[in-house]
Amino acid sequence: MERQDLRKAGLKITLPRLKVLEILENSKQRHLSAEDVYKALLEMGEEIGLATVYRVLTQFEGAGLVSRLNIDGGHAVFELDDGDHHDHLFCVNCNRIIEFYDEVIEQRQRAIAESNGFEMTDHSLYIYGVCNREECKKER
Amino acid sequence: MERQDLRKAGLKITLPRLKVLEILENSKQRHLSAEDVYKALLEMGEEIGLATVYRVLTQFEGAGLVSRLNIDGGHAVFELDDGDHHDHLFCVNCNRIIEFYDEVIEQRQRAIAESNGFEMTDHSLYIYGVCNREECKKER
DNA sequence: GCTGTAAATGATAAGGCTTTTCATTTAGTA
DNA sequence: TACTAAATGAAAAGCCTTATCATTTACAGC
Repeated sequence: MERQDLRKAGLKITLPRLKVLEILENSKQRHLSAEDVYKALLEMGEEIGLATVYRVLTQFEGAGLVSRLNIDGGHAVFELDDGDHHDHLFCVNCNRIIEFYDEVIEQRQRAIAESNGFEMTDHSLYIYGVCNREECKKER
Repeated sequence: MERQDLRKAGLKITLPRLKVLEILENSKQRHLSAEDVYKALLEMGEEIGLATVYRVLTQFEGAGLVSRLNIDGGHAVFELDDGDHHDHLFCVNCNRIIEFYDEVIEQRQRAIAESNGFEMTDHSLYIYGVCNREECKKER
């Protein structure tokens, strides 16, 4: 992810934007809430307001640099958009997120949209469950 | 849906609960927000507090009488749970909701959960798009 | 480099939806 | 019919997110 990507999106190259990108790229977790990003910035010593974090993430989403996930009922989570679409498995115990892509499901979705007269613009698929970590399996 | 269903769920049979059930069963639209239910109650002349509506719907969900949908970013929507699982097509223009069920997708989801070591507890699939109403097609 | 202007930021307030609180009322049992 | 736990209503509080607005900053043009 480069300064160029910001330019292309018509966004000025500002310290908050560069730092948010940096967090998204270098964080151990690929999926971060706005709050997560905000805290990571604080840990880096960057005093960037939470409102700015929300704004920047929303702009990045608009620019296609970032995707926003809406986990059931909860808050939004962001991930870098590397161009390949995928869906998510979500561990209801440890909140771990695993990505997957399934062409069969994709095709069926397109077929369903079409047969109902829908022009599909987007879709979201979340599989919720308990993952295979020992701590989580115990909870089953 | 009967008084018995409330009893089984360990819920006392109260006027608010009966009236909320009545709305869910008799409403023209199958999918209602808490606010929708609240307004429908007012129209019936029942002065039931919004907090009660939220509480009752949440209890009904816990009892398996009702399902809660989380449309992207927006508010929750409730529908009677008649026992058959289905997913939803959502018109981003007129908010119409269409239900569908696809066994191929269901199977693939189970397979994906399994191959990732997940014990699936639930899943949610929303297809967003523009439906085939004239007013909506114009927006395309 | 400097300047000007539109864009970006930060702090705070406001918003929308939902849950909590707590005093009052009610269902259902003894 | 009386009692007790559960349910209700009104209002406040919560949570996440967006809007407001005065101040600061990026960057195009001189």
